[in-house]
Amino acid sequence: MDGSALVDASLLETADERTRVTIRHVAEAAGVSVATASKALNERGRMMPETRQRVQDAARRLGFRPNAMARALISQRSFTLGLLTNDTYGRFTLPIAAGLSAAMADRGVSVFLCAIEDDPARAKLNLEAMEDKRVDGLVVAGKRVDRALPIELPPLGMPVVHVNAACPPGGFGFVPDDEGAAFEAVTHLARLGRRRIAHVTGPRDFAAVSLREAGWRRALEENGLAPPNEALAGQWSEGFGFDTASRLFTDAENRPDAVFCGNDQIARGLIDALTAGGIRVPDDVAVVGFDNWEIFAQATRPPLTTLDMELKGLGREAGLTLLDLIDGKPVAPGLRRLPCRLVVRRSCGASETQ
Amino acid sequence: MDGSALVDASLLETADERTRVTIRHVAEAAGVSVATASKALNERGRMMPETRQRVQDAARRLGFRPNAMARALISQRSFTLGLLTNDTYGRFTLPIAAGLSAAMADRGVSVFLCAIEDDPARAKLNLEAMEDKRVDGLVVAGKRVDRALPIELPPLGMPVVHVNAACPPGGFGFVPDDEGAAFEAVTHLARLGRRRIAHVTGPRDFAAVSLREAGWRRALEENGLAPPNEALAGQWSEGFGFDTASRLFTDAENRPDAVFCGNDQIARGLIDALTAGGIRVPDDVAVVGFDNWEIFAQATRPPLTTLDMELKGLGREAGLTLLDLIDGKPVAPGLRRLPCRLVVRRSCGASETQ
DNA sequence: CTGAAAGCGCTTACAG
DNA sequence: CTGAAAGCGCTTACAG
Repeated sequence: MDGSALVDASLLETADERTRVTIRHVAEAAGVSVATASKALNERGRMMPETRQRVQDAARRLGFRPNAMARALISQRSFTLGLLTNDTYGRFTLPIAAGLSAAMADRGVSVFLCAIEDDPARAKLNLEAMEDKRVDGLVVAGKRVDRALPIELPPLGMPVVHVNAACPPGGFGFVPDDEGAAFEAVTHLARLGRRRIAHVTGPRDFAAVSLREAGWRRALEENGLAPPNEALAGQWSEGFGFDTASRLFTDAENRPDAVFCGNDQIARGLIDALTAGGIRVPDDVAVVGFDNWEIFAQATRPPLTTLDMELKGLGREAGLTLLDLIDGKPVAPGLRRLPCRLVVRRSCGASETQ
Repeated sequence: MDGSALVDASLLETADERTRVTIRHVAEAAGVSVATASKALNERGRMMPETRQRVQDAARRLGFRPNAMARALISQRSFTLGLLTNDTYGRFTLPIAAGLSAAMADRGVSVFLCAIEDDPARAKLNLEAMEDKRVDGLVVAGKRVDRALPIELPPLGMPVVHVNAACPPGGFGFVPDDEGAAFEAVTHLARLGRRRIAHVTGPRDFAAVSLREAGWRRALEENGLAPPNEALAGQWSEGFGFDTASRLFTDAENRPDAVFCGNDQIARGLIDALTAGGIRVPDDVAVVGFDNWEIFAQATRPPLTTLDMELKGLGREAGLTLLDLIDGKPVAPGLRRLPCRLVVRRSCGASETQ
């Protein structure tokens, strides 16, 4: 088949070719009524086994696939979901979306992607499209746990879950357990014998910053350690990590022997600066990051021990809960903090497990 | 409203509350028939202006939104698309998806996200879901231009476009213009006075590697320059860039004064190694990357001049073409190579424009 | 056991 | 100008 043939085909198949095989075709081919065909295909009611077989054979032979929209009209269930996100960059959204999409696909549910880019007009447009298409529910995914998306959720009875975003009171939220993850990381460092564990992190106004700092403090406390200094809050960037090294390591007397960083970029910048300054990682200083952004974590010299937020799992759990809500099952409202996973590489000085 | 109230609501609204307002409610409220209501709302046919107004007022008052699935059943157009992708990581897919989704949303078309992860079973599952949901067309997006996804496209008459993936003969493909982009980057370096412009890039078996190398050669030729050495092909990683620096710069006599890198990670690793070796960027060596992966390009010291593949635009154009195909408009088959954009930062030694 | 009828929510000729 | 009827593709009581 050459190109021009394809073009012609798409021009011509307006009526005839494009007409898909319907249950009526199947019924005719099997010599039964449409109602009987439906029952045969859906394994409902009692009927002669050979009739059922005849219908199913015809369906298979014709390649019949029931029209989901016709079914949706009857069942008042479209088996579709909307995923609204303002995370253009995709750092958080794509893993969440992939986890959601995979779990839903296994249950016959398809997911509409709505990229709204923090633009209220775009949000409204997409929300209306989701209403019109009669999605069964909505997943709202953001890039930080303390900010809501610029959407006014329609007052109509469509269940909504929130992932990695602020969750309104009485809503259903799914976020990584920042505090617990930080606690785990710092405990890991303490168990490895580190005693002066510093913390370098992102901007103060992020809830994730407070939570991770709290986990750091709790782990120090439970291990009988004191913070060598206040947490250093700044930016989520390599540059901040790089610049902070000098602040933290000028006083040779009071050097930390470990640094827990608020994200992988900070850890990367810090390690680069330490290396440039002749301080060895992990021998002199152990470093742990946060995010398991592989492209950073693997490329850091040495590779970075860090926390994986398990975003795929977050998307998956949010989707499954949304299905429960759609099915009318009772679900307790509130925020779920899902565990993160410590990924041990070389920067913490433990033997590598991954 | 507290949490328990919400739970109860979702349990109770099975029949009454959940029943949405239909055109019948609008018709009754306006005191006309359903047929008249439909015509009034769709601005079809002639009718008394006050009747039309009455219907439209009722619709607005009741918050009526027509059921897109009912319409789709009639019009044989669902105003939905499927986006199939195997790019879990999202490096390429998310910008493509965002560009596609935004352009489609403006035209009332919604996009199903199908993450198939190079798994044929998952691909089949999702493809069948797209068939069942009667999407009007399919966008197939990959992570490299020379590989097809593990899908057998159904033989039914649904238009398909391919983005950043191999495109079957007679198909419709959209890829970045790798050769042209490389040509632009190297010409830029030549214009800045660089004379010995080396090339360090990814694995040989990537078509993108050959194309970018071809662009490099053509630019050298057109500027009367000779390649200082063969292109160094290896990995798409920081590590490869880092290690390659020594190979390229050991011979002090024959040092390049510029390196065009196959991606930003290679450029980043190379620059790190040069810096560590006391070679200044851009003073001694100018460097240009490829991808404009901001998290790398901005964090590199100095910030990286690089090529942006304009993936959003790619997604957008692919979507618009798909709509044309769906509308039966004539579209020439074949591969479209869309231009990339040179983003000038500091690593090339030009004055910074961004 | 099987089929005719009614209906999901809408639109489109076609009568009045 | 307006409405009754038929129909998009399917399912579900309900008769036969």
